[in-house]
Amino acid sequence: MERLAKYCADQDGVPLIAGRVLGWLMICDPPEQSAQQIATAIGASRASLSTNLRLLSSVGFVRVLTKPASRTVYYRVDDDAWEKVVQRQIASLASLGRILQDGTPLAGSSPDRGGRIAVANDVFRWMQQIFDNAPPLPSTTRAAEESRR
Amino acid sequence: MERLAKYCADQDGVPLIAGRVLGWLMICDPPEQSAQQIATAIGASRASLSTNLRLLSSVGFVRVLTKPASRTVYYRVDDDAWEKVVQRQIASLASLGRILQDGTPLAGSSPDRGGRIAVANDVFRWMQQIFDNAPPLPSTTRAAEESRR
DNA sequence: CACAAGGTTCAGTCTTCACTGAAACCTGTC
DNA sequence: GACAGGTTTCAGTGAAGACTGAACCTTGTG
Repeated sequence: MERLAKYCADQDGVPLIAGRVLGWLMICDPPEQSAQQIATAIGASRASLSTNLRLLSSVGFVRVLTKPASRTVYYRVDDDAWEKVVQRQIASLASLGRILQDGTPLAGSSPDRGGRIAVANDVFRWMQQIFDNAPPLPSTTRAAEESRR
Repeated sequence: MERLAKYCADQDGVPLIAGRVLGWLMICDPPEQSAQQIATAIGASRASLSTNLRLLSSVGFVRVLTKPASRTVYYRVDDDAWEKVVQRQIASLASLGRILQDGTPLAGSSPDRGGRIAVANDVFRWMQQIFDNAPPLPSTTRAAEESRR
């Protein structure tokens, strides 16, 4: 499992160890762990853990929990972490689409030159449309159920 | 424009110059260019061009055209290049979802431990569903129109 | 106050990789 | 067969960045 999360880590731009941390935090018991515990669990230095945990929490994939009357800080995967991953990947694609769109004038409108960009713009419009018509995200649904109780 | 495509290049894992090549090939006139032309256009060494063009064509973003009675090789962006970009990004997300799914048993089924993964699986099911219900890709539509003529 | 547990910062090592110039490799042309 | 245009391969350089051990800061506890 950790090895698989690591695979996805170097497929993305995430540092190797951050991937392992995520992998471990997904299956560990209890769900919240101290930096120390994580360090020994995945066999990395505390220094690296410090860096990677800050990274992960700054991008909102893990949440920081402090228990009262204890100087230990606990970490836990955010429930919406993977949803964020998906959302950001999509957002990144959308911004790529916007870049292409902004560049459209550079090619002019003659069919030979503008054709390439026109096709590209079609693709991103297609994508945009899909998500506009998409059902609500699981997290939204979950929140709604939560409040209905 | 080239600068923007470059931004998206280092956002992804693509070498800087490959991004510039794509940017240039999107707006150049004529649409097909020799390695030489591209090299001077974006100011990179021919060696680098050779490497990056091979990379780009191996992943199917540019197509190689050889004109008869000439040893020059011409390159052109594939019409479906950006569609491939989108598709692969999605595919990558889907494979991430599969990894998470495969790891589900590792957390067991107690609500405290399995809950995290269950939520994650929901997200990827949601994504899967969106694309199952999606309209056909622009390229498919385009091909259909082509053949209808 | 001394101590120790938890965490962070710093300097250094090591790996990876994009890029380049120069040499080598075709392949048509004279 | 020599030659020249076009491209590829190769060794080398430089930069980016992940990871670590060691020193340092902080904060409850005896």
